[in-house]
Amino acid sequence: MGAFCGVNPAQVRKDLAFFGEFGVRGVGYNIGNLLHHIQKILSTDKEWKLCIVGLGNLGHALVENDNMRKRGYNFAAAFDIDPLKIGAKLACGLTIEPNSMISVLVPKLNIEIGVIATPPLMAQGVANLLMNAGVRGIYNFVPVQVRTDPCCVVENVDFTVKLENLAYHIGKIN
Amino acid sequence: MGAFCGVNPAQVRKDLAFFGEFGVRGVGYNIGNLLHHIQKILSTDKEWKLCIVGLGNLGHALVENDNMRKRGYNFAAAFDIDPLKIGAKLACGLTIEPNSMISVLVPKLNIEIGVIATPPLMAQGVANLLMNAGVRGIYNFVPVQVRTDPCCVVENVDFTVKLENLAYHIGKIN
DNA sequence: TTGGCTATGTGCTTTAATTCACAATATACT
DNA sequence: AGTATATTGTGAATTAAAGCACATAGCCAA
Repeated sequence: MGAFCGVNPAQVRKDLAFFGEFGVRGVGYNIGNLLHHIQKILSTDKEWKLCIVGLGNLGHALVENDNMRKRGYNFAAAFDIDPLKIGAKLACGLTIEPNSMISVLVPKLNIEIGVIATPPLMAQGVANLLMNAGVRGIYNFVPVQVRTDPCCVVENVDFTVKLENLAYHIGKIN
Repeated sequence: MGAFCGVNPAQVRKDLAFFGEFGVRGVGYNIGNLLHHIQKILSTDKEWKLCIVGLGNLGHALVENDNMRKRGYNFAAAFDIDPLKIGAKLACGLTIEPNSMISVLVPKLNIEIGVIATPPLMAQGVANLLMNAGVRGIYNFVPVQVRTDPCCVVENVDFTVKLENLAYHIGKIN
């Protein structure tokens, strides 16, 4: 595993040992077992329910991204404020609901994570709606810093930061 | 700066000092100057030319993302293989070109970074095309590991990894 | 000019992470 | 059975990162 990941073998052992003794000395790790333990540790052993707010191109891309679904992240609702979009049926089967329905559908469907893909000015308002509706985490694709209570974890995605990484590496070579 | 970023002030000074003496003792840092230096270090002091390959929802979202443009990352070309899409004009003014044009347009327009947003099976082929056309970096949104020469830097984006982060934090609280 | 104030740069200390080295332990082979 | 081999877990050593504390140096006011 160390060789495969390009890290020191001792590192792998120490890190795993931190959570428990998963292997057996002289033999090795039982792959299936280890995988299961890791999934448990990372909370990736369950299916998660998400909702998307804002169905522009990005929103659509996310809802229809089957890589997410494959890994257990399922969209259970889709919200927008555009009257032209509300009521439209998505390829994944969901119907676009108005933002006003967030407070009722999130609790009803037990949605745990809200994904924000709205215009920047709406992001904070939407975050508040999601938070008050009981969402436990927010996945924010909008380049604004949304404020939340500490009970609600936020992950921000800004496409430019990895580009800056690229830029840095390319610039370094030149 | 330390307070603002939530880190130790000494850390900030050390990190900056690593690249040179940008401040003046007893006075402070000249903001404009410092910013310029940092931009130089990070190679964010120039405009970058990108191209997008694959104009599904995600591709569209990226091309029209004006946060990228604002930060100096400009799309100069757009490619797809779908005959129905080729020739279509995008909101940003670009016309969708066939993938076969990658090898001519990338050098011609001095495109430095290629963005891949195709179906998974096409990603490696597109990466090869981009690399052979002279791209210096690849920004890969497809959940496959693309192989490149060491001269071409790759940044992968997988939406699920930050979701796993969220899942972990949420799961930890419960 | 002088003393007080403020802010950077850096040697030294402290803390944390990584790696080494080996004991513990199971399997395979003679 | 006994020995060689392989693989994990972990205390100790090493290395790297972070933080402290102070020398250095400019500004300002009296």
